[in-house]
Amino acid sequence: MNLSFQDYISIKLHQTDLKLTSYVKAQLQPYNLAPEQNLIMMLLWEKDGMTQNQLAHHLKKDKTNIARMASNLEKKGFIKRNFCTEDRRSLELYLTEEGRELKEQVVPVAEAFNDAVTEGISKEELQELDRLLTKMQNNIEG
Amino acid sequence: MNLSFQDYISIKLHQTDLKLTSYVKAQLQPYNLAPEQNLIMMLLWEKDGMTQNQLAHHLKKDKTNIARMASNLEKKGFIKRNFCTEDRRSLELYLTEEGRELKEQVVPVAEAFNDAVTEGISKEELQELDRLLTKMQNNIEG
DNA sequence: TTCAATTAGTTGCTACATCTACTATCTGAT
DNA sequence: ATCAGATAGTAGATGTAGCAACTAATTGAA
Repeated sequence: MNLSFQDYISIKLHQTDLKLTSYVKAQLQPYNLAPEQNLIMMLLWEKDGMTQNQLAHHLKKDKTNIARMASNLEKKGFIKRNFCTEDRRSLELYLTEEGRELKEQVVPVAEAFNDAVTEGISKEELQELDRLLTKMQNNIEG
Repeated sequence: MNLSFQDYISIKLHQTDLKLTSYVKAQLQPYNLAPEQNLIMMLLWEKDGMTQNQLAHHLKKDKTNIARMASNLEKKGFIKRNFCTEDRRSLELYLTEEGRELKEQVVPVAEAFNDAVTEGISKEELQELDRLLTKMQNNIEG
């Protein structure tokens, strides 16, 4: 059948993801937050004191990634990392005052981003999109 | 409204993209091709002798990226880079014999990947998915 | 209780992705 | 003909993404 380049849905998906990521990156730049760093912050704003391991599970990411992003967030002064007393291998992440204050600024940006992306797309269409993405993920499991 | 984490369609999109990319990466590993390197090869299999600049346009990627990936492909022996005679700034990419032979092996892998991803998804659903992705991209233009 | 297996985190490696700044070349207006 | 501005490519920097190999701490079974 000889598919041409544009026919691969995964390529379209990838390009869309890159475009959205680069857009949100620009939106977050003024707050000195990178997109994935922001995801960690969003989880911490909901629940302080999670360990890196827990974050890795929530975000479905490699622990290596989380470690480096957490380290960067600490350097930026948004979080502190303390060794857990019950399990001295684990690092718990706590918001600093600066990190806590960031929430008021960044959450509206995230919601505005979501509104912009989904503009003119109905709830049903979003559900259908979610369903198809889930299906594609399941298709390549195992 | 306070969206929770899973409600952002862009996060789902990102996670799906990562999953697909890591899957295709594993599929291509035996051929010593990374996913994005493979995209360059696919274009060259269609049309030999494109410049890095043309590839960047086709793939909608930064020229820096293309330069580095092309350099890697050259190191692997799949392509040769020759300065264009009409415009000595431009580098034209040509397949080596090894790169040309790779096509027979890799194209079936790419099509099998696409088949796996889209299994159980109808043509209409794929069109709808494509339409929604396009809409999301357009939503954040300008 | 003690030692092997497991677990949390880090370091090093490869591969994107994109920005800025740079070199070399080309083009066009004067 | 010449020089300013545009263009193709490279180098360096930052931020993902995930694998392999490592350390340190914990756990569980003999």
